[in-house]
Amino acid sequence: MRTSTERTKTTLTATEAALLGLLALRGERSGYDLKKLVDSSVGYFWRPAKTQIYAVLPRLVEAGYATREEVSQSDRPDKHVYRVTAAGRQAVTDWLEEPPSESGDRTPFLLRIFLGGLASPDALGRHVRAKREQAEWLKAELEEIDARIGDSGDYHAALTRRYGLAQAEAVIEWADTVARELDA
Amino acid sequence: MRTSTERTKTTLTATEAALLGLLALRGERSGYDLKKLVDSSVGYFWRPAKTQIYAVLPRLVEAGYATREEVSQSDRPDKHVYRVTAAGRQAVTDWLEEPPSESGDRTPFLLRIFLGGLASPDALGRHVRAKREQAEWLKAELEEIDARIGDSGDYHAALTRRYGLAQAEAVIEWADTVARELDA
DNA sequence: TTCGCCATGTAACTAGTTACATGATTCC
DNA sequence: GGAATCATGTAACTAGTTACATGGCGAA
Repeated sequence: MRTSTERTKTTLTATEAALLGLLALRGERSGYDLKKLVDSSVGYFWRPAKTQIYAVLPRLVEAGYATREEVSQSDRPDKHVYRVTAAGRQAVTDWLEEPPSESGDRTPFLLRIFLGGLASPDALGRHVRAKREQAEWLKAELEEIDARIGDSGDYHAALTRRYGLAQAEAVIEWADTVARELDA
Repeated sequence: MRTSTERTKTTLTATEAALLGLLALRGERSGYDLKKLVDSSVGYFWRPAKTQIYAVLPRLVEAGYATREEVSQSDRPDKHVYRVTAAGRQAVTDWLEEPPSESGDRTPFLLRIFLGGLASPDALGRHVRAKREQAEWLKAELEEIDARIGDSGDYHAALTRRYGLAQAEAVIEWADTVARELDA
């Protein structure tokens, strides 16, 4: 599906899977709507640029994984509404069966900690505090969402929030003990 | 430093910073040695392909951040030994002052959890178990390293291990409760 | 004799990014 | 009057990836 002539059905990219998956779960959407939907759902762990979304959608149509409908509007710009096809659903399901591509998480933050000895003494502390604040912010946000939607929301989405929460709490604890050490 | 004609000293990439940082911390190395050093140190959170290392090193020399010496060997292939320069050290230090580029961690694993409702019932369980095992493996490895080198090693390296450990433990706990829920 | 280590790279590709462009409508 | 929202894209670039190529040495 890389090009129109290619035959071998390679695997979806994560971005393709995300968009098809959202179309499957939440119904038809325009590129613009998908961007907003991504930002408020999978955006916490997968946030493609909007240009990437607009680039991917026509590829999905070409591959037969989605359909595109032109919708004329009088008060707003016209738009393209996408819908997932049966083949598209199958493609997501196949993608979901695959083990995630390990690809050791790239974390420039940890690189800065590792090389901390080469930096000014307080740079390290600043990074640790910033990370702590960011984790605290994420934790608050996730808890707020959980409180707001209770048990009514999607179970799998809730699982990812709990994952994020656990990670955030681990970061906060780590940052606290490190900060204490640095002060001594 | 992107091209030889460019003047504006842009910031290092994370890979450039990693290599310069390792040269600064651990002394001269060949590309081949750097690859091994990367794998056993920053490789847990930043692991460039070896071709990327070989691509980056000449750029660092061109930018004046490192020097390159040809070393002839009789029993083995000749090699290029790189050393960081004063300008290179400064470049790393500058890089370390910058806040890490947020860039919400891309986690295809969580994408698969989020879309879990579209997969076969046991695919979700498989992913959760695999993640748990991987975290358990990482935890064991990090603890083994800590036990082996005790307090003798680099403090900043130890900080990154503790970070990894905290994350791994959070993952294990999360996976356990999720697994219990899925069984019910 | 075969396998792994040493050692460096080229070529082709990929999955993204940022900056720029356009333009009507609605809300403050 | 100005900003945000709606809506879609192009162009140029970037920071990587995998597959391929080469070849001698030492150990089992």
